Order: sequence, then C-alpha cells, then structure tokens
Amino acid sequence: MDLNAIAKKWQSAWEEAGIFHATEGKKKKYYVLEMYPYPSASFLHMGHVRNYTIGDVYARCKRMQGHNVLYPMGYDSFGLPAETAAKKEGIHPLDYTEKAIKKIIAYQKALGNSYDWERMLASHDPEYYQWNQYFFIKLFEKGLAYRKKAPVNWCPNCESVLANEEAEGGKCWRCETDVVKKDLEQWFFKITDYAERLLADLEKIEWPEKIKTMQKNWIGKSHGTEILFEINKEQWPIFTTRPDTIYGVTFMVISAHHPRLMELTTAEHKKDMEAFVKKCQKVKTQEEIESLDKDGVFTGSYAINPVNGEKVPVWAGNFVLADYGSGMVMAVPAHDQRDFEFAKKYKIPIKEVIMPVFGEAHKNEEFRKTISAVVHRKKDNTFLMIQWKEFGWISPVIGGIDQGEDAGKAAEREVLEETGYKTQFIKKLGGETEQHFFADNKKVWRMRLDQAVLLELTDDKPVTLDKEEAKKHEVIWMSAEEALKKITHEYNAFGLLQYLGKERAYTEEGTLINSGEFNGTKSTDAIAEITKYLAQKKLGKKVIQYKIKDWLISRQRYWGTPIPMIHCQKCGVVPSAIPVLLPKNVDLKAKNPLKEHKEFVNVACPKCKGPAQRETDTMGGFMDSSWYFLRYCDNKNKKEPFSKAKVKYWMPVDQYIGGAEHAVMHLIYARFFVKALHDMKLIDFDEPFAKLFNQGIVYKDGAKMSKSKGNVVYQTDISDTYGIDTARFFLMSVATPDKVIEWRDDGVEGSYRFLSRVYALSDKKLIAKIDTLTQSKMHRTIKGVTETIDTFEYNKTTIAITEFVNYLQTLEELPKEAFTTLLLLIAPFTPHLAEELWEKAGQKTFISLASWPSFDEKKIDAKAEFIEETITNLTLDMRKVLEFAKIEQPKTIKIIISASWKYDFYRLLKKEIEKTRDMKLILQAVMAKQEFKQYGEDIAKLLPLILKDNTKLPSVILSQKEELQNLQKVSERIKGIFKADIRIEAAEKSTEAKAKNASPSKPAIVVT
RNA sequence: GCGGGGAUGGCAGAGCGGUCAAAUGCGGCAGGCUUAGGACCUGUUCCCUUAGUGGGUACGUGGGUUCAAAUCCUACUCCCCGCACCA
Repeated sequence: MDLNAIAKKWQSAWEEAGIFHATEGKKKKYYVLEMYPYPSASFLHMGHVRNYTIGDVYARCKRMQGHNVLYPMGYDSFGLPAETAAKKEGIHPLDYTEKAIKKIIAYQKALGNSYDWERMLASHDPEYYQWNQYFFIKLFEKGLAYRKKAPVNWCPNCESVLANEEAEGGKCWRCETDVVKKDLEQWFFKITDYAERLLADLEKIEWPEKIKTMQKNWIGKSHGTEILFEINKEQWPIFTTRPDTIYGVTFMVISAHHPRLMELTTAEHKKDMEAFVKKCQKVKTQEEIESLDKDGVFTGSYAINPVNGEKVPVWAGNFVLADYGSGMVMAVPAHDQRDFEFAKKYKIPIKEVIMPVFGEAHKNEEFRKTISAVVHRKKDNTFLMIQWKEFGWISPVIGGIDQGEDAGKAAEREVLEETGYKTQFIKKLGGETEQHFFADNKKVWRMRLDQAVLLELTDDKPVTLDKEEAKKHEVIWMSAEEALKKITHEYNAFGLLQYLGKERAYTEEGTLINSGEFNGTKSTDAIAEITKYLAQKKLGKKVIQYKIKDWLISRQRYWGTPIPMIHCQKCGVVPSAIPVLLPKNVDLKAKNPLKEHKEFVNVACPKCKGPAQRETDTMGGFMDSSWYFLRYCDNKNKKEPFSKAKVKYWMPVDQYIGGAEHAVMHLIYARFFVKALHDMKLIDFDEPFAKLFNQGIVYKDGAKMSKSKGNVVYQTDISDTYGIDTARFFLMSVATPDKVIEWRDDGVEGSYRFLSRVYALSDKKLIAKIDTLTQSKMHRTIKGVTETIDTFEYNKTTIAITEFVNYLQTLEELPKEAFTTLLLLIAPFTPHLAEELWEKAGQKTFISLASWPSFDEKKIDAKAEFIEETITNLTLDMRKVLEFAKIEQPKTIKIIISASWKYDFYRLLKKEIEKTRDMKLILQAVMAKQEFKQYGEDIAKLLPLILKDNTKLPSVILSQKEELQNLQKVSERIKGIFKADIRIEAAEKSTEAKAKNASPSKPAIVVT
C-alpha cells in the first residue's frame, strides 16, 4: 500500500475532472468555509493540517449527502508580516507574497482537500482590493466612515508611526527610542452605531456560547446614569452605574488623555500636569498596565455635586479611560475600589453612604440604637462581628480560618480588642481540624461562607461539629443567608457597618446613609430613584453605554489597500476614483513609503481639479476579511464586488470554521460589515455566518507549534512516511476537533496500521449477499458516523468506523455492500485511499461524488448482534473449559444457559465439571444493552429485594421464550464450531441458589 | 478581579444516574508467526485471590440527594482560555 502514490494519483484525477468546482444550481446549497489564512512561505505544520482537514471532512460529507457544496480557499495576503519579511529578505512585498501564495497552494493541494480552486482569491490582488475601496466610499457616503484624531504609536526619533508589534515593550524596534502616543487623524468605521444590533442578533446565530459571551463582553453594554457636574460654571457630564453613591462623591477624576484636560488645569498646577500627562503618554506593556499604581495630579478646579452642592476637587488620573463614558468619573472612595486606592494615596476624605445590612430588621429604629455589627475586612480574612443587645459581641468567622488558624486567630482578636471587647478564646471545637472560636457567652457563631453553626454552649466543654453531635448540643445548621436572616429577625440584631480597617471599599449593595432625603433607601432602589430625581432637575438622565469602540481602519503602512480619499485644500476630503492602485515602485526603506511617492500623493482634486493630496493611510487587514466570503460567491466579477443573485444563492455561510482567537476582532467586524451592506440593500441577510466551529490548537512539548520555538512537526514529516491520509485520519481520531491536543508521534503508527487493515480488506472475496448481522452492524455504523460527523465529534466517528472494520475483518468473505459502505463512510477522512479501494471494488465513478449511505433503524438487529456476541463469549469460555478438561474433541456438548446470577451459574458449572469430564461447554449469556433498557423497570422493582440480600445485580435478564429461541440459533453455531452433538436440557434451580435464597424470583434457568 | 471551559486508568481520550473496573487508540507484558527483529495475529494490562466464580480500592478533594453516583447538587483545590483600571 503506497499511500503517497495513491494520493498523487487521485489528486490529479480530481483536478483533471474538476469535480470540486461548484456552480449555482437548483440543488440545496451548503457553504463550508475555513477562515482564510495568511500566506506564509513555510511548510504547513500539523496544526494547519488539522484545521484544514476538519473543514474538508465536513465539506466532503455534505457534498456526498447531496448538497451543492461551496468550499473555497483564498489568502489574506495584505498586512505587516509580508512587509517585515520582505524588508528582512530584501524583496518587494508583492513578490514575497506571490511566491508565498504559490507555495502554500502547493502544500494545501497535497492535503487533498476538496477546495474549489477556481474560486481562489487573494486580498492583495487589485481585482479584490479595489472593492475594498468601493465599499469604503459607500461607507463614507453613508456617514459610517469618518476621520478623527486618535493616538498611535509614534517614534519621535524615526518620526514614524509604528505598528503595535513594532513598539513592543514601549521601545522602537529600530532605534530603541521610547515610543510615545501621538494623536493623528485616523479613519474609523462607526461600528458603535451597530452595537445594539450586534448584541441582539447574537441570538440568531448558532455559535459556541463562549464566542458569543466574548462578543457580549466586548460590546459591553451597561445601563447607567449620566450626571452633570458643574465645574468652572460649566456643566460636565459623567457616566456612572452607581448613582446611588452620589452623596459619597469626594472628588472627581478626569482622564490624563482627556482632550479638554488643560481647560480644567489652573495655572499653578500646569507644570505638574504637563509632566503627568507626558508620563501617561508612554506606551505601556500589558504587564505594566496591569500592575500600574493609581496616579494623579490635582487640576486646581472644583466640581459641584448636583445633589448636595458640595464642592469637590477635580483630579487628573491615569486609571480613567478617555474614550469610555465621558472620560471623567465621579469618585466615591467608600464604595469603589479604584477610587478608594486613589483617595488613600492622596489623603482625600472617604465618605460612606452605603451601609451593608441583612434582612429587613434595619428598618426598626430601636435596633439601630442598641445593636450593631462591625465588619473588619482585611485582604484575605473577613470577619463579621455582631453585637446584639442581650449577648454582647459575638464573633462569627467568615472564611479563612481553616487555612491559617494563627492569622485568623490573631486578626480576630485584634478586631475584638479594637472594639474594646474582652475576648475569651474557647478552645478548639470539632474533630480533626482545629477550629477557633471566640465568645464570652453561651453562644458562639461559626460561619464559613455557606454555612453557619450556632452553638449553644451549656458548659465550657468543647463541642464537636459533626451533625450527630451537633444535635445533642442544640447546634443549628443553616446557610449563611439563613443565619443572617436569623440574626436580623429572630435575634433582632442589626448591622451597622463601619470599616475599622479601612482597607478596601464596600462595593456591595446595602442601605443608604448620609444621603439626605434618600437615607434608608435600599441601594438597588436608590439607583432608579436618584436618577429620576436628577432627571427632574435636568441634571442627569438614564443612558446606555457600550464598551465597544469605533473600528480604527487606518494603518500607516505600505502593504494594504490604499484608502481612496483625496485631501483638497478647497473641497476638503473627497472620495477618489477607483481603483486606487498601490504603486509598486516605492522606496521601501522610507519611513512611510506611500507618503514619499510623489506621483501617488499629488493628484488633482476630483471636484475642483485643483492640486490635492491623496490619503496615504492604507486599510487594516480586517477590511479584507470582512467580506471575502461574499467574493468567493462570484470571484471573477469585474464589474461589481459580487452579483447579488449569486450571493443570494450561496450566502450566508452555513458552516464557518476557524480559531477562537478571532472571536472578537474579525468576527465582529465581519458581522458589522454585513449589517452595513444589508442596510445599503446590497445583500438581503444580516448575519454572515450561521454556524461557527472553533477548532483547537495543536501543541507540542507543551507549547503551540511555532517555528521560533522549534517544536514544529511539518505536514511532510508525516506524509512522507505514512501518507497524508494517515495524518488526516490520525488528527481526526485523537480528540474532538475543538480540543487542544498534544502532538505525539507514536499515535500516527496506530492510524497507519488501521488504514493498512482497511486496505487488506480489499483483498477479501466480495460477495453479493449480505447477512443480517453484517447488515445490522453496517446500519449501526452508518448511523453513528452520520450523526457524529454532523456534530464534529470526529473522534467518535473514527471509533465507529474502526469497530466496523474490526468486525469485517473476522469475515471470510466480504459482502460487497458492507465494504462499499465502509469506503463511503471513511471517504471524508481518507479520501485518496477511499477512491483507490472504490475503484478496486469495481466502481466507475468518484467516491467523492457518490451518495452518502442512509441508514435504516429497523435494520439494526439487536437480537442478531446479541446472539453473535453470546456466541463469541461462549466460544471463548468453552475453549477455556476444554483446555482445562484437557479434551480435544468433545462428543457431546451440554449447553447451560444462565439467565441469572453468575454465582449460580458457576456453581452449576463446577458441579458439571466434577460430575463428568465429558462436559464441554460453558455458556455465559451476556445481557445486551437494549435488553437492559427494556427490562429496566422490572429490575428497579426487584432491586430493593435484591439489595436486602446483599446480592449482586443479575447479569442476565431475558424472557424465557426469547431466550430459548436465541438458544436454538446459538446451539447451531456452536455445533459447527466444535463439531459435536448438542443436547439442550432444561436446567434445575441450583441447590446452592436455593440454599442461599438468592432471589425470590426465578434466579436461574439452565437449559441442557 | 470578571467571564468561559476543565480535572476519568501508565498516557491521550470517551462516558454524563443503573448493562462501569469504565469505549477506542497509544504504551507495557505474555504467546503465535519468523533465523532474528519489524510488521501482523492472539491474549493480557487497578490491587488481592482463583482453572472459573469472589473480594477490595478507584473517575481532583470534602459534604449532600438517591435503593443506586464517574455521571445530579454543593463547597473547596488546582489547571486552561478569553477580557481586563469600562466608572
């Protein structure tokens, strides 16, 4: 079996016959799409092989199931990697890219995927990117493309914009200069206009929940209130989700990147502020941002709190985002952790306005005066102290104490002493774990997150905490929630919380205090009430905020689609005629090659014909990938991006396949783009991808395969030795395709051996007739394969196929139908081998175009399979007995069927063996799965009785009648196997069974 | 910190209330075939005991629900993957 020769043979046969070319037709379409790759010039590794195979299996299966399948491939060929690689190797990006595409096509063809190569596209091709420009202008005309200032990475030394990759660590990749953020005019798409629809329409699509959640978080809808604060006689809006804390505002913070920051900065603070802003402008690495300390400078201005007229200082801070909300926040240090940290650092007052309370007891005035609780919060231990009037301080412990008794004990004591309370340590309670409790009373609370124990100590002896013991000591077990309710209701306790430690903010809900007329309101209610109050005074309103930002499309790079705009002094920004071709003869060493290219830049204004300049920014690559799936539908169209009719036929993509790393960027942009085109009436659907599948990554030595790490296994490493079909089959059989897998060389051999066994089957004699058993197994396999392919559970598919092959292997002669069915089922996985054997079996057509076999549930004959299984087991057992009895050729065979406990069966057997060495047969009837389901109810009824006797479950449940019938068939076969006479006798109930009274129902049926 | 997904035999990976000492593959062991090795075939592979029945311990840890739990609930621990100073 030369799998490489076979692969070559069929790959050229397919290509010659052009069988994977899809044309629009009447058949039901199915669009399978893999995310188009960046054309790298290096070999494909096993990760690529896996990704592409996942799609190909699906596409092939759908094609065989009678769909008109569109399965194209193309290349995301614009972008920084080509530019960098080209610079490194001194070749032009165009030449580099085209060479790379040629290479990758060759590698991909060697995979044997059923791509329609005629629909290939590459985004750097003017035939493609001119339509980017077309759409750009469309979006511009719709007001969805606009220009505004935005920060870019800027190297002051090179005077050049840097890509994020070039500014890693905040240093320029060329000169190591510190990179700064600089505001430049940039192009944006107004994706924010679509935020709500992008969120709502997630309901419409079948995507992994994980991706949907990521998109939801990315869009980040939040309901809140916009509140106007007066600063220097001017109203400044801020956004908050916690208007209930407005009385606790002790300062304001404006973002260091806020465009109007300087307006608020008074002369005396100007110098400090400028230094601060400069400091904030430095590009930070991710780690730096994470560990960044709150930092700020006072502006010198004051804001007036609209609800109480309080004057609070306005600070500039590094932790406030300029482009979320209004770039300024009201700071409530008592109830927001960030504000808290800032306030601590700059010694700004902290004013508490939310009081944590539990239950409703706080509404009772009397308890307010007499009962209080203290929460002491430290970084890791939280203690709740409750004082109630009859008992004094009680210290329940919430969490933490088991891990570090000493720390817990010390901290707790500290709290108690701080409150002026004399503590008494009650020694450990409980069994193995040391647990500490404090109390001076006859009641002790112990609390751990979800449970609380109230111990009523009748004397000073420690009590254990297990339930039985607890009962004796009147210990009450309850959930924390219940316990708190009990405190507030039954014991009339009430928590007035203060933060003794002042180490962190209280961000939970509670009741308002120090909040004027809103005192006593629940904080959750206060959100609405205060918003309403502000709205009435025209000082605030309810608003919805999204985290999603407009899509920055501009790149200050050469290798991308030129933005088709012209800047004219007179007419402003004017769309250019298209296509605007990317000039090839540029100085690639220049800081910005397009800007230096005079003929490109200097043009006449399309409106006034006066001198004007072309936009030199290019579009980011996500523009290309936002509509390439539409272009596949009509990739040769020279007049328009696509014909509406063709797109209408093929779109939306039925099954999209790609990595989860695109969860937010590409997958949101494409959805936005399609919605925008839909609104322009260019297409009639508004979601591009009906179903999405995320494949898992292939790891090796604990890391993702990558050239730089040197842990790459290339396509050819495996295919040279074992053939590409082996690689495909192996990769699909290791795990479900969405799982991360670790590459291991040894498994491949197993797959190769398996394919060899499939190949060996083709040497068996094919017969026309098919027996019921084979037929049953066949239909079972078809069913399993069909269902598991559909849900991408390919590893189960391969198992179903393997089991079928194992069975077929046992047959002397192969029913042709079974064999061809096997080939059809395996064809999506190992298409070349399948074609070869298909041909060998005398078929004239391509298996790739053959019809998928259908299954008939009725043909799955559980009984036949049951009998077969019985015989197999029986034969094995018999052989063992024969060996044991040292008898070669038995004269008679006595069959004993146990329909009952193994115990009884083997007693009988033993007896038989002792009685006569002529006994030649053991039969152990094995209960099939179906039978169990069928008789499950009866078993359930019997169970309590059986269990009373401590007896094992019956191993066989069969009706007597059915059993006898099956037995006849079994005996025939056994007779053949052992070439002996067979006698079947009714068996008597074993004496042992009787003696043990193993079961009240018929325990054993012995037929001899 | 927030959100999502996990933890199963030497390894990978199914199972998701009774047929479970747990599919399948890899690896290990023994036997057959071979001059030998490889390939292939057969058996075996948690522990104790057996010719066979039998018993014990097991699906991250602790509790719970159930006649019955790898499977359901609950808490904890650890791992992975996203997002992250979003007010």
